Amino acid sequence: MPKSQNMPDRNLRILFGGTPDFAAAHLKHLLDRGYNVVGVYTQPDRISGRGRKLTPSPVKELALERGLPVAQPENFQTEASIEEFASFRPDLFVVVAYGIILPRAVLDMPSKGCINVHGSLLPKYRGAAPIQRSIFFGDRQTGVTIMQMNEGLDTGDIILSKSLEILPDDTTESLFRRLEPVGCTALTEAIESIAAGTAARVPQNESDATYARKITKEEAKINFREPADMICRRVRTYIPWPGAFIRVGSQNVKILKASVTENAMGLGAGTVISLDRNGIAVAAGYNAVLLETLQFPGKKPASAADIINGRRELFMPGTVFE
RNA sequence: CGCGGGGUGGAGCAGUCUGGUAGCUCGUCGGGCUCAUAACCCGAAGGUCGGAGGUUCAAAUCCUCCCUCCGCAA
Repeated sequence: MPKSQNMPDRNLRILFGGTPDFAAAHLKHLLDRGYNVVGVYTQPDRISGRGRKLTPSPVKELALERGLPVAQPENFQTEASIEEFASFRPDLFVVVAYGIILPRAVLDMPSKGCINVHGSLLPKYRGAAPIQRSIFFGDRQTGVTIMQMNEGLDTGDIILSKSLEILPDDTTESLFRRLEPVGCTALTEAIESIAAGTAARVPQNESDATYARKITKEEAKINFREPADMICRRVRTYIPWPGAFIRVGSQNVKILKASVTENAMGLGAGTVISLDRNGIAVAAGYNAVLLETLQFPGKKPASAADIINGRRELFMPGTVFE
């Protein structure tokens, strides 16, 4: 452990900006390490969840727990929001999945600038869903990049990056979890190098840049004409949201776990080949998909064995899903 | 007041509308068959039907309230 990890620069006035759990993990890491976080930015409370209650972001909850001042402007277009930002007298703005565009007035204000924790090895997967897309495209490696923010979309100079192997069973959910500690470590390392004035600044190679389109609900519906491995990657991509699903009767049934099996028996895409405790084998465009864990609306996730016991008739061999 | 589904022996479901002996597929236990088995045959145990009231001769089933799990939508 380098000495810098144990001796954070407490003089640096850090502002933190972030919204979801992934961001909260980074804030917690900074606080636990004793960094001087002088304020927290997060998106305004949103109506969400069952019952449509106004819900604070995970970052806000943590900030309040730790007694930190919280600011939740809708954006930074107004004079007042810029003044408020200035009032924190930040030396460094650390941004992790904040979800709000920062104008030049904000980018230029902290003496050490604004840095961002991004869930990919930039310049690959700039944009909204880098972690999801790394699974979607079947990558075997991903990582976290700390960059100096500029006005572009994830186009800033790279301070450092750390890579991580993607496991065959990784889902968006599990990869987020495993990427958190990587991001946290990278973040504190970057902050130390910035404080010491030794931070690298490597421009991104534009020709290697790709964009990670955000996930939509529409793409989560399984199309069995796709190759089985693509379908399985989709299943892992859409966990926990929005959940890959198939149409069974009039219901949308989520697929939580699926694997590729080689023999499609020459059956048309979407046709149930067999049904046993291991899973429901369905022919795909190439190979077949073994559906192992499914979830009916209003119900808890169920294994293929459970399906056989209670809803076998819905998945009898020969049944065809659209 | 966003919409909606569910809580029935260890598991997944049916039964609730049209009150009246709690069923199905598994699992478990015992026995049998077999070289053997996640296969098959025979038998057994195991449920005050989420909780509290109410209606009724009688409530899993009808009414009221509560607890709890989940899907949609955001």
